[in-house]
Amino acid sequence: MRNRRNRLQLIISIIKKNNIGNQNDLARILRSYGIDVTQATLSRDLKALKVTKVASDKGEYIYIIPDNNELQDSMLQRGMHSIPSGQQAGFVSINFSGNIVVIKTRNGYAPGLAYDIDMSKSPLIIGTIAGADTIFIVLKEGVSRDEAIHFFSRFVPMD
Amino acid sequence: MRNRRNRLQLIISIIKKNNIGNQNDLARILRSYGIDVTQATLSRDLKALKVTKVASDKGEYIYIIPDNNELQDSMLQRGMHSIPSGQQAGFVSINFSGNIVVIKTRNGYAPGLAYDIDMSKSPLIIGTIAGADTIFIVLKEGVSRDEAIHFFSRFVPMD
DNA sequence: GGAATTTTTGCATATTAATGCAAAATTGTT
DNA sequence: AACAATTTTGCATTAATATGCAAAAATTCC
Repeated sequence: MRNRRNRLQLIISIIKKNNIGNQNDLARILRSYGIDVTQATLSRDLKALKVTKVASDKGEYIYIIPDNNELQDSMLQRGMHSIPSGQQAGFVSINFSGNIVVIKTRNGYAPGLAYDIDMSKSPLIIGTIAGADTIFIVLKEGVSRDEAIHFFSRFVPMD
Repeated sequence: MRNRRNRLQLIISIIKKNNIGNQNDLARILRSYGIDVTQATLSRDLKALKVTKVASDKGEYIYIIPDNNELQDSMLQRGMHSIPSGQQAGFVSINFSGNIVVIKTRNGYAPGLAYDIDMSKSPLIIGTIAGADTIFIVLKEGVSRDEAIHFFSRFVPMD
């Protein structure tokens, strides 16, 4: 049969256009195109096309043609790198982990220091949050450890 | 049960590591972790996680967590890319860095928005913390940028 | 063309997945 | 803590999907 290839083609376009949720519905639509096959064949077709059924946000199932790449972003987890404290007001320590900087201060000092860091409007930083004695700073992706160290040396002792 | 979210996480990691092909096998593996649920529950879990079964190159079926580009495409076809207007109040910006999301708001709005995000109880999120104008959200390991973007589009404009 | 070989299909059925419903567990409220 | 409201789950069953096998088509080879 020369039909199989055409049918597979048609199935793809039907699945992309309509919201098909099961193989019987698909068979029905194919029939309206003059193609008459059983559910068993469609099961094989969908397997060949790697079509899968997935839940939509509406709570119903629809067929999609998934990407063939298995995505796995692995988290970069660098070890902590501690730096001895100096005599900056309230400063206790600064540590890096991945793209996060954690600054510890004596109690009550964190908000003030965080404010200063915020006000620098550094493009290296996408956000800071301060508790009473801890500041979390999220660095922009791609910022190197050295860049960060250089920047933070404006605020705290970094040797 | 507080177990559900843990189970969902475990399911994700099991599916990514092993080649699971049906819900009974999954149940069996979960049982080896001390988690005992029925196939019915797993069907619901997989629906919630948008896990789908797809033919591998070996000719067998395995579960995967599909690429969200495809999902978004099919969502867009269904015309569901609207953002509830009430949930944009005070929003300023959203940025990603590694597994951290930083949302900036106008002063005072962060706690409310963070609360809404918390209440969504997304399995993608490990935790959130809010200051006055900034929210930090830590994503679960393995959550792709696309997945995250899709999720946060429920809360803030992402275009 | 015709026999041999490979591919595709339907049938019947086994396997797998989804769901209505009531009960149990959890969460929210006061 | 007690009650109400919501969520989660299992059971039982239905719905949907996959597949062994034999037959029908298509393809290849002489």
